[in-house]
Amino acid sequence: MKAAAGTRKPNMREAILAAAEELFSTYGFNAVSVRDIAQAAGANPGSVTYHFRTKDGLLLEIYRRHCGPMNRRRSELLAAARRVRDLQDRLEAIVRAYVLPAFTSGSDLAGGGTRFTRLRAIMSAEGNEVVRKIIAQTFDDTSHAFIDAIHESLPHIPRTDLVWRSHFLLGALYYTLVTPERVSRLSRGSADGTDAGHAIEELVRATVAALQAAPLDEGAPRKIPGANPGRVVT
Amino acid sequence: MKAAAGTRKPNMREAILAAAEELFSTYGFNAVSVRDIAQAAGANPGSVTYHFRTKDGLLLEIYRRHCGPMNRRRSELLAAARRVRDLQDRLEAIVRAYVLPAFTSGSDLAGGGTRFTRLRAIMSAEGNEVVRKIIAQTFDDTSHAFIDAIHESLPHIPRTDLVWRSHFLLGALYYTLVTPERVSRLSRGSADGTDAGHAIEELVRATVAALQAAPLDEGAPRKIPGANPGRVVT
DNA sequence: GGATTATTTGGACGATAGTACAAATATGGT
DNA sequence: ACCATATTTGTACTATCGTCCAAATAATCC
Repeated sequence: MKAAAGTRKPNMREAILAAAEELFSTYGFNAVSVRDIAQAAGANPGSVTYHFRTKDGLLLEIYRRHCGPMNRRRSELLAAARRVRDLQDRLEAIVRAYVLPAFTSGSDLAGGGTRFTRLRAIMSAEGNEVVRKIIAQTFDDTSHAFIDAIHESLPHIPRTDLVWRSHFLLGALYYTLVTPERVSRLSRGSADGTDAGHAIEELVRATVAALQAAPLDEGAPRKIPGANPGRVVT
Repeated sequence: MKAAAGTRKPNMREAILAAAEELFSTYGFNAVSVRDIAQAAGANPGSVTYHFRTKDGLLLEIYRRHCGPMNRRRSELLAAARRVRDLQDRLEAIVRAYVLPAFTSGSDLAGGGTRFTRLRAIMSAEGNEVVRKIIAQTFDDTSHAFIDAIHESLPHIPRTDLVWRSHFLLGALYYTLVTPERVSRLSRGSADGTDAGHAIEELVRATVAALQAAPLDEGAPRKIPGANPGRVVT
C-alpha cells in the first residue's frame, strides 16, 4: 500500500522532536496534539509514544536537548564578559551574554535558539507543571550568576532592583519572540521578523539603560514633585 | 431532587464570565474546558452555550467587557500626563498612565485589571486567532497614542527605537503578571504577588530609563570599543 | 542467512472535548 | 392566575484527545 517502502526517515526520533518543537513554540503545548506532531514529522502517532512515552516526556526531551548547550554558551559568554575592564562595557557585555544564546542555540541550525526561547515563553505563560520544575532547577542558577555579575558592575544599586530589571529583560525577550510581527506593524513594514540582530541590539541598549537607572528608594537623584510612588489603588 | 430550589444565582451570566476569566488567565484558553468553567461558576455546561454561543464567544465577551474601560482609563491618564510641564516628569507620567490601568481595571473589584492583563498575556503567547483581531483593532490605536506622546517628550530619539522600547515595556508587564512568584523567588521571599504597587514602580522606573537611552545609530554618546553592534550569527 | 532486536504501523480503547436540543423550570407582565 | 418569555437542566451527539497493543516491517549481529 505504501509507494516507496525503502525511503525511511534516517532518524525518525529527531524528526518528531523537530516537529514538536516547531508546533509547540507556535501554537503552545495544549493546542497541539500528538497526531499533529506525528503528521508534521511524517510519522505514525504510535511512534511518538514509542520514543517518548508520553506527551510530557516529549516536551521534557526538548528541554533536555537545549538547556545544556544554551546554559553552557551563556556561561562562556558571561566568563568572557566578566573580563572586560571598563565597567560600562562590561555591563553591556554581560547583558549581551544573556540575550545572545536565546537567539542562537549552539545545537542545531538556523532559528533553533529562537524557536526554543519562543517555546519557553509560551510554556511560562501557559504555566505547565512539567516545565516549572525544569526551569526552577536549571535556569535559576544561571539567572543568579548573571545577577551577581550585574551587581558587580553596578554595586551601588540594590540587588532587589537588579532582580526586577533582569525579570523585565526576560519578559521583553520572550514577548519579542512570541509576537514577531507586532513591532514591524507598529512602526512601519520595514523588516520581517527574521531580523534578530536589530532586535538584540535594541533589547541590549534598553536593558543596559534600565539596569543603570537610579534605584527606587533614593529620593535624591530625581525630583518627583507630583507623582507619589506609594501604594496603588487596590 | 434539588435541595434548595429557590437559591438561584442572581446573575448566572456574570458568574460564568468571572469564572472563565479566572480560569483562562490562570491556565490558558486551551487548557480550560467549558465544563470546567461551568463547574467553577456553579452552572450547567449548557448554560454557557446559551449565554455565549461558543467558547470563543465567551472569550470575546470577556475582552469586550474590559477593553472599553481600560482604554478609557488610559486615555484619561494620558491626557492628564500630557499636561505635565517638566519633560522628565511628563515622560514618567505617560509611562505610568500606560501601566496603571493594566493593574486596576475600572469595571470590577480587586485584581480585575491584573486578571485581565494576565489573560491578555497568555492569549498573546498562545496566539489565539479570535484575540488577534481584537488586539489589532482595539489596542493599536492606544499604543500609537502613547508612542506619539512619548515621542513628544523625547523628540531626539527616532520613533523606531521608541516603538521597540514600548514593546519591551509590554513584554515586561505581561511577564511580571504571568509569573507572580518568580521575582520573590529570585530575590527573597519578601512579599507575595499582591504587592502590585512595588512592581509598578520598578517597571516605571526601568522603562523611563530605557526610553531615555541613546538611540542605536548615534555612535557618539557611547564609545563601544570591542562590542560590534552588527548582525547576529544566523 | 537466520535469529534477535529495534522500530513502525494501524487500529482500538476509554476519556473528554465543544456544541446542540428538547424538556423542565423560573421569571415577569397583565 | 395565566401566559409568554427567559433561563436552566440533563442528555446526547460527534470529534478528537493521549495512550496502548499486537502484528508487520526494518535493522543488526552471530
